[in-house]
Amino acid sequence: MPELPEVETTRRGLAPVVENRSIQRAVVRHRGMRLPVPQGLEQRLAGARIEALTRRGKYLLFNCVPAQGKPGALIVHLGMSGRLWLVDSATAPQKHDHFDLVIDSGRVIRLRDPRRFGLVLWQPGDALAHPLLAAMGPEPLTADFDGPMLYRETRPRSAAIKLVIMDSHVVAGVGNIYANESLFRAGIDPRTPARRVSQARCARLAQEIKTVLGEAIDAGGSSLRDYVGSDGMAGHFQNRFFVYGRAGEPCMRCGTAIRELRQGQRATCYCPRCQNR
DNA sequence: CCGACAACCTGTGAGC
DNA sequence: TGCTCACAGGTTGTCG
Repeated sequence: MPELPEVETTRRGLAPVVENRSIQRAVVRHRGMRLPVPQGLEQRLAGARIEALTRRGKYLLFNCVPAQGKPGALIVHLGMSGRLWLVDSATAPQKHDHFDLVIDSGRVIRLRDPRRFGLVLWQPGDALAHPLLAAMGPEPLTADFDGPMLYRETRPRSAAIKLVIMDSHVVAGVGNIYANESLFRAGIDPRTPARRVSQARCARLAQEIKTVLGEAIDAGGSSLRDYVGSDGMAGHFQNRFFVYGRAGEPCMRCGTAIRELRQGQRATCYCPRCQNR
């Protein structure tokens, strides 16, 4: 469900609720996430103060100072089906509600993740030192990701450009929806070998990735199936997709039928007329 | 290094 | 209604 804009929307919704507050207790109901939720996490978090809620790619980082022990970060990833939202302390947990953070204000941050592809981890010290985060490429919305950087990264790569921009080692947080949408906006065929995308088109693509992610964040993310923000409100960027989920429908720019194919076991949607190699 | 594929797990919708 | 199958926002790991 969540790509970078949905994770950022969640972060913005939760930050004012958790920053500079303490965790009263943490509740783990199911440790079987993509990786096991660490034993002892509840004890570590009880009484910890949350200094900041930040994001790296699609990872949410609760930077904590525990009551005892050294500072560290609670790392949460929402996987495919996770969502993190605020509930009232009286709200009974449901089937797939695997984790709660009870804040001293009495508010509860609840993780629901039916598929359990998500993660709940603890990293001592700087969260960015965690192996899953350390090897990540730049944030797409900051200045260290730009056309020249993308051009450099794509030179040695023969893989399709769509697979390359979805590779978190190249740039963090570009998932299937926004990869499709940014390639449409940039007018690039998703199958183009990365090394054959020109300097000018790399610049355009980097810009379109920033633009589409920014617009999606401003729209509160995309609500597919049951995604809602931390406040329970649905995002509405899904109404502004040009190609994702529109196979067979007319291109909004030229009217040609949008096509769908598979790349890396993921659906790729594109306009055969507006997007070229 | 690359691509193809499987794996993790559950829910949903389409087709029969 | 109910069964089976394909597929879904992500990521890692293996194999040839």
